Amino acid sequence: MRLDRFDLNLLVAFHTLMEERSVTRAAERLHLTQPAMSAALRRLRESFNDPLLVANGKQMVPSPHAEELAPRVAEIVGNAQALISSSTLFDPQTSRRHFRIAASDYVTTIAVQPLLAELAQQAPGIRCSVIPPHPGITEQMERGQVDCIISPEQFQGQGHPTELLFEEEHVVLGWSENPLFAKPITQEDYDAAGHVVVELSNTPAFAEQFVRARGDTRRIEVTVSSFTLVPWLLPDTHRIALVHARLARLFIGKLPLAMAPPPFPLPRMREMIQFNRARATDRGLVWLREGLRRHAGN
Amino acid sequence: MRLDRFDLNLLVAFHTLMEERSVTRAAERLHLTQPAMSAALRRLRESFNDPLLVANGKQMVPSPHAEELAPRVAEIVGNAQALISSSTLFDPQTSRRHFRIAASDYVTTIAVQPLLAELAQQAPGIRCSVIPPHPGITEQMERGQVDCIISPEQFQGQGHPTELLFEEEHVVLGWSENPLFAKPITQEDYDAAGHVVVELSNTPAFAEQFVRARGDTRRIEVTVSSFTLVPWLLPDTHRIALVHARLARLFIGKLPLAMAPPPFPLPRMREMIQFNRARATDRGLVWLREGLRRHAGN
DNA sequence: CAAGACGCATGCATAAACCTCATGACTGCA
DNA sequence: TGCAGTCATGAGGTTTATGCATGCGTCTTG
Repeated sequence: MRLDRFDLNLLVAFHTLMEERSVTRAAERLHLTQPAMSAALRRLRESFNDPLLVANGKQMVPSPHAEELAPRVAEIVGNAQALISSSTLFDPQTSRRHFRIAASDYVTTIAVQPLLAELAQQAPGIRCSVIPPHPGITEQMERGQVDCIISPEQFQGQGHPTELLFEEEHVVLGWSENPLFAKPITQEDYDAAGHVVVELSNTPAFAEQFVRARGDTRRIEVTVSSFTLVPWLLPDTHRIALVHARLARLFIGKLPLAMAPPPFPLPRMREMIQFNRARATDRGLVWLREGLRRHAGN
Repeated sequence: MRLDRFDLNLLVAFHTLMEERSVTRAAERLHLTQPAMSAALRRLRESFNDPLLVANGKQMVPSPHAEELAPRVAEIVGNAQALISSSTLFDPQTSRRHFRIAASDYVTTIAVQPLLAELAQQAPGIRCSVIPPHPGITEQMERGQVDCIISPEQFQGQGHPTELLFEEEHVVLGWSENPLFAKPITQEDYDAAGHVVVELSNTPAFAEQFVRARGDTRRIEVTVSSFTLVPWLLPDTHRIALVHARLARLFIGKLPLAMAPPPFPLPRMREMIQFNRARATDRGLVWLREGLRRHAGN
């Protein structure tokens, strides 16, 4: 069942070794022991009749032949990965898959965290990394380094399928003792108050972009690059912030906070999940999307 | 070292099963026993959670899911095959490879047969099939069903690398008692004689095409579709034939035959070997080409 | 219709390949 | 110099191959 006595599984080992440039780390990624990966490298060296990776001090350096092979192997392994993950059953109970999700800390709190809590029992072997979205994240997804990107509709790249995860409204959040919240907040109240706003990698957040488009006379007193940090900055001050309704509801009761409708209309934010078109039928990703949608439902 | 616990070698089994549609034949092609292939099919069925191939009377019929998978698997296996065969050593002594060569019976006699004789000792595990060239053979090569095509330069398709194997001259061959061979053959002698000619799948052979282009007044008494048959048709008759010099030399001494230069100039025939461009560096094919060239040298 | 041929699936004993665990050898760094 | 980190190597257990036997279904044939 071999192609010219060559074990195709060795291609997976080679691919991982070339990415990690370390026997130990490659072994970890494939859930193997280090000696097993070392033996795999030995078999690869015999098969290809080339050292492939040579120890140079603390680093493993690819040989020229390995460099030539790498992209071709990457293609084969990528195709096989796509084929297998879209055609074989995905069993959360036994899967040891590692998901990589690009999402803001807000989405992580609202959608990813509850899923992870559920996973602890239902899918004990699954690992999950969350990385912040940034310009160039789409390319990273295309290279297969990220499984999906969760962001508001406006921030999504083109060329890959995208699904609605949930819709979100915004509210004004502030200290519960702030007299502003005694009666409905007016535009004048809003403009006169000190504000906490969020910018992620120099890009104003969804709500921020709309407020600024209206013409901005607010005093921005604090700028942070985290949504979940905002509620902590409001108690004992007269500052207010325009935050996601789900986030506000989560923190009210835990911190001395009050919320109110904003004095101006704001479009509903549509939080989307985008994934590589080549992975549209990946059973694991289908399961992940389903789980995220379920937890973000409310 | 597995991709999501999936044994990539099973893809080779699947690919072969889909091509052969028979557990027994697929097992033979992969040098496996029938029970081993049956077990592989069982593992494939478990992995893909689909029957894949179901026995319908005497035939194995692919399921819809198998039909979807087939082309993707074929691509992966093809890429892997190309990668491996171009990067791993080819050892004739231990290889169990099966070469498929498209060549006329003339080329088989001159170049393939001596190589096969050598192979009996040097490469006991190698198998070799020779099939006749025919229209559409290039497509067969592109699908990977044929390793190389040996034919005169004029008959070679486009788009794939082609190398000179050897050059060949033509001579007039006839019965050794035929008075024609007592002195140089003239054009009149030639035109007046009865002829044996070769046509392969309704295409006149190389020499035949040139003779006909000159304007043809010969009496064609016998047409056959085999070059090596021609010498057997000449003794005890006054028929003559325009045959490859190597073939003439091979038969003279074994049969009562005589040869003479043709009474008109004939271009040298350039016998070429063509192979799929994707396999240009296939170490096995490189070895095969080298061997053929060595034996056809004279 | 009965008998035989053929092909897929399965069981069992044995051998090979591969994995884990434990350990050794080497490099770089404090 | 000693320690941490990394790769390689040797002793035992699981998967998967082989060879052989066999059951079961279907198609063919006398």
